[in-house]
Amino acid sequence: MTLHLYDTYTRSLRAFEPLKPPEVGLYTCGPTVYDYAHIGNLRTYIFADVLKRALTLHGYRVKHVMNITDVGHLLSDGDLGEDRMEMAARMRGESAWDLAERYTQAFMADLERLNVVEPTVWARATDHIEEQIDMVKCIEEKGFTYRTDDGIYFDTSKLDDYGYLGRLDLAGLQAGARVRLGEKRNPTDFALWKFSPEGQQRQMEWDSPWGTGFPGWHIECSAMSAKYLGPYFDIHCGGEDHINVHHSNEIAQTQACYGTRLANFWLHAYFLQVDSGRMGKSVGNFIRLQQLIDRGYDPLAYRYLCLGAHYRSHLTFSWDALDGAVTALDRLRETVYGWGTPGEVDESWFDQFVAQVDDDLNMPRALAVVWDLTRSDLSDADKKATVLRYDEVLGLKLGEWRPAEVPAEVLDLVRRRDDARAARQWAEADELRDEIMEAGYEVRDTPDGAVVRKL
RNA sequence: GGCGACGUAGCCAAGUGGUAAGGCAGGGCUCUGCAAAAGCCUUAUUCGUCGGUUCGAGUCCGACCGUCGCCUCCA
Repeated sequence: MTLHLYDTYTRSLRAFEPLKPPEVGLYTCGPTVYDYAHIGNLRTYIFADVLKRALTLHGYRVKHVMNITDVGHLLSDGDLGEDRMEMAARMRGESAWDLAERYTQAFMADLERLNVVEPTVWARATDHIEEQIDMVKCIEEKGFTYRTDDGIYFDTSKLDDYGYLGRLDLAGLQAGARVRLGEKRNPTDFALWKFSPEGQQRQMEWDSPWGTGFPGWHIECSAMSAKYLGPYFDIHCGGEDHINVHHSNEIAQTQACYGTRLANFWLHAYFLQVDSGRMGKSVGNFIRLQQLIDRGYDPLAYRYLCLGAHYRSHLTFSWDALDGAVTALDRLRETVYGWGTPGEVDESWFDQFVAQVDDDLNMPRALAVVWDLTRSDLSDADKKATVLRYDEVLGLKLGEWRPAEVPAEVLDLVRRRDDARAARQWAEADELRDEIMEAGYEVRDTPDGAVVRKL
C-alpha cells in the first residue's frame, strides 16, 4: 500500500516516495513565540504529527525539523524595524529573550499534552544566525538582492516562476489596492536582512556584512532546513496561510541559492474556524489549550475532534463539537480497556485502516473504521491488538486509559447501597446512590454487581 | 481590486459520476426494583438556489445567493 498525499505545489494527489529511502526529511513551520499558541495553531501541529506517524507506520525513518521563530517576524514590511518579539517584549516589560523562552516552553508543553511526537530537531532562529547570514550571502552572490535604507531585499522579479506555489497572479497583485510598495521594487519583494533602526539598540541584533540588524522572517526556514535536511528534502508542511507568502518566499530563496524547489511535497493544513471565521489573535476569538484544560477537557479530546475532520478542510470549532468528541473518546477508551489483553493484529482490519490513512490522511474515514471494528465479529483480544496499532497513528493513548481510582469513602457508600438493595430497601439504596453522585461518581448495576465510575 | 475555498441531517463531519461513512445529540427496544451505563435498532428520497451535460450528478459545467480565507503579521 502506498501513501498518497495532496501536494500543493502540483495541486495534485501524488504517491509518496522518499528521495532517499528509508529516510524521510520533514520540515514543519513552527510558531512565532511572541504569544501563546491557540488551538487553531495546534490543529496544524496535530496534522503534522499524524503525517509523521503515518510515515513511521510505513516503515520510514522520519527526520523531523521544526523551527521556533524567536526573531525577525515583522509586523509588516512597511514598519521601521520592530518585529513581533520586540514589540511583545516591550508591551510586557520582559526581555525578548525571556519572552521567547517562556512561550517556547509553553508551546512544547502544549504539544506534549496533545501527544504530538517531538521533532528530531528543534531549530531556533536565533541559534542559526550564521547559517542565515551565509544563505543571504549566497543569494546576494547569485544576484537576487538589492539594498534599501532599511535592509537587504530579495528581488522576486528575477525568478521566472516566483509565486508558483501559490499560483500568484503578479499582475493582479500590482493592481491590488492593498499592496504598499515603499522602497521595494516589486510588491512581492521581501527582506532577507533588516537593519537595526538608526540610533536604536535592539534587544536582538547581530553584526553582518551589510550592517547590524536581524534576519528577515523567511530566511530562517530556508537556512535551517538546508542545514538539517539538505537543500531538497521530502516534505514541507505548514498552515494554509503560508502558501502565498512565506512558503513562496522560502522557495524563492532556496531556488536562488541552490536551484531546488526546497521540498518534493508541500502540504498545507487548513484553518480551524470559529463561527465560520478564522481563529486569530487579532480577531480576539482565540482559545488556548490551557483554557480547555481549565474547563475540564482532556487535551486528547481536542485531538480527537481534529481527527474527525480532514486536514484540508476548515474545521468549525464549537464547545458542542468538543463535548461530542469527549463522549466519543471516552466511550472508545472504555471499550478498548474492556477488551483486556491484546491478541493478534487482524490484517484485514489493519489494511482497511491503512487504506484510509494512505488516502491523503483521511482520518475521518479512519475513525469510521475504528468504530466499525468495535462492532465487528473479531475477538476482543484481536480487536485490542488491532486498535492499538491504529493508535500508533491516531495518537489517542487508547491503550493507556485506566478507570479512575475510587476513594474508600465512595466504595463504602457503594457497599452500603449493595446491602440496602439486597435487603430490598429501595429508598435507602436510592439515597445512597444520590450521595455517590454528589461525590462525583456514578454507580451502575451489572450482572456481576455494582460498578463505580468517576463522572 | 486580484487570487482562492467552501455551502451535506439539530451539531461536528466523510464522500473516488452509479444511487448519502462515522461521531455527538434525539427516538425506540433490551437490561434494571427504579435508574444510570451499555448493547441493539432507528433518524437526510436528499446534498445553498436555478439551469445544463449524462442512461445516471452531492460529485462535472454555467449562473446566482450566502459564508470564509489569502493578498499586511498570523497555523
